[in-house]
Amino acid sequence: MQPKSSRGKYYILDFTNMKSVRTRIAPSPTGNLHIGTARTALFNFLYAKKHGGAFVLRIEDTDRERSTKEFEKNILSGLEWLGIHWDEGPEIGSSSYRGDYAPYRQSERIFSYKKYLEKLLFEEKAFYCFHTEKELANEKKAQMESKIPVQHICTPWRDLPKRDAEKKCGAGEASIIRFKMPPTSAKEPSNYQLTFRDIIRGQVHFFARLLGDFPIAKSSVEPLYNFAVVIDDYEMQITHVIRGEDHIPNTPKQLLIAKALGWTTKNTIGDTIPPWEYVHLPLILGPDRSKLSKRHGATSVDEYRQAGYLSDTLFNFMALIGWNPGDAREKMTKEVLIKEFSLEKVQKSGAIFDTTKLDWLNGEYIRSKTSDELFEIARPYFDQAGISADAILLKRILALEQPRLKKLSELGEGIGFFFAVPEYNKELLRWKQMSDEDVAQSLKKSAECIAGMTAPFNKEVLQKLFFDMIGEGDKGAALWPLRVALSGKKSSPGPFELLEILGREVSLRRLQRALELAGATT
RNA sequence: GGCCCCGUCGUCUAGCAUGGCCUAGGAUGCCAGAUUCUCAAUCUGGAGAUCGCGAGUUCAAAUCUCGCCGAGGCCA
Repeated sequence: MQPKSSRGKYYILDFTNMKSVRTRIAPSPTGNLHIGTARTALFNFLYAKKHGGAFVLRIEDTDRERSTKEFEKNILSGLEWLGIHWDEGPEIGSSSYRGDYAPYRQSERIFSYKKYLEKLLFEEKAFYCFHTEKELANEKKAQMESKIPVQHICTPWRDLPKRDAEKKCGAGEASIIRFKMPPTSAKEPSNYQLTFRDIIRGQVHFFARLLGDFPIAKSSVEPLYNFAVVIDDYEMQITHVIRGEDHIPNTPKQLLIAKALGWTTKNTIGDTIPPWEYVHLPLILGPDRSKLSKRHGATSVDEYRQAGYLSDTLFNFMALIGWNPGDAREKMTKEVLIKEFSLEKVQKSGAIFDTTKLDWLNGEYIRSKTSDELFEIARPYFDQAGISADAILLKRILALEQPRLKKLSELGEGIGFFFAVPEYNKELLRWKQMSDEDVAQSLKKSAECIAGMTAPFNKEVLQKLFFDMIGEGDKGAALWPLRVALSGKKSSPGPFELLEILGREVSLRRLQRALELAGATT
């Protein structure tokens, strides 16, 4: 059960006794749905679904300085779009909830935190600290300079009688509430280690002493993160705390709080066991291997959505960051992902969010859609590009563009020439070493050929007729100028496909224009 | 500064608990060829990792042990 090296995975997980799973995710109200948050949500979701458990969504909005309503809506609709559905949590855009442990917004659970805060205060496991920020900063500075651990042992306030502390509070003195590091004893000497088990990393040890008297609330109605989550996890009957690796250092604090509230048990080797399992996921990194953040570019699900990535793509791709099914499969449906997901196979090291591979996967998903499905998804991008036309026509064009499409946002650029006469340079019409005269001849011949064609204007028929008339010879010399005349682009679908869609009249007009361009002397 | 975590192709990774099947496999990206012009798609091939470094154990180490280094995270 213990890791022996940094690389090997040595855990044999036993979930046979697990009846129900309740995982949770607590998105901070920082605006958009960050890729990292979404990935954490996804892993929680996959794990819960795999084991028939509930996925709980909790909103951390105790910081009331920010306007959280709009932010919350963004985050929730982002998750919804990805297909990560929560069994319990807030309803989008409303004040109601689904689930038995409501409310799921921390701002509405203050009464609960207050209750436990007062309990800890009463039992003298927590206390009011009256140090000023300046005093604290000075202490830290001194500690760093003398190279000793940065920690705050809060003398004299940790031993101030509760009544006196309350008096000071009543007098308006600024204070925060701190957790009182348990006194050392023979049983638990000052260097005792706090050990917790992480499903991905095995046992992780911390020296409890180094934590000092850490803060848990700004006041009895303003709990801090480390305190609030413990209360929520307990009250919401959470069984699996699955979160990012950046929370590892928070874990011993939370363990201590849970222990102080009497929620932990001891296992056979004396470890303190909370009523839930810990799982710390590897971080998603930017190209420079630091935690993915704004300076790396697009970091929110919304930005990827707007760029024309499909929700299937993102769902699949995020699942593959730090996890794989153990075989060569990469493109997997949500159902397969749920079926195959396992925490044992989750990676320990962080992974760079590689958009090149994302592009490839998105192309895969785009190609796997039927033309109707793709059309529905692509609709907003037609609008965005200012293209409006008959649905049947749009569908045909989309089908032509489908194999070369990586992101839907590129759609307009790729198909604009179908709707507007393309602008291009004379040189583009030239195939290899053709002279101006050759180009003109080629175009003339194509034009004659097309002019002589009658319905049906169908690409197979067109192709056959065309080659019959052109005969053998350099196909490029015939096809390249024709295709450029029609599309005005270096790369595009084939000329016969274009002819079929553009139709006889439009095609001839474009050919005529190309001819004029080729004949021009500049 | 302290603590914690991590380290296999550029990138995502397989292999590591049970050392030999690994002259390290796959995918992506890149390069080349095939495919009725181009691009894409598709198919075929290629380059790309002395498994962070160093020592040790062993007949044998990516895999076990020790040391070092590097990078990241958290604490304000």
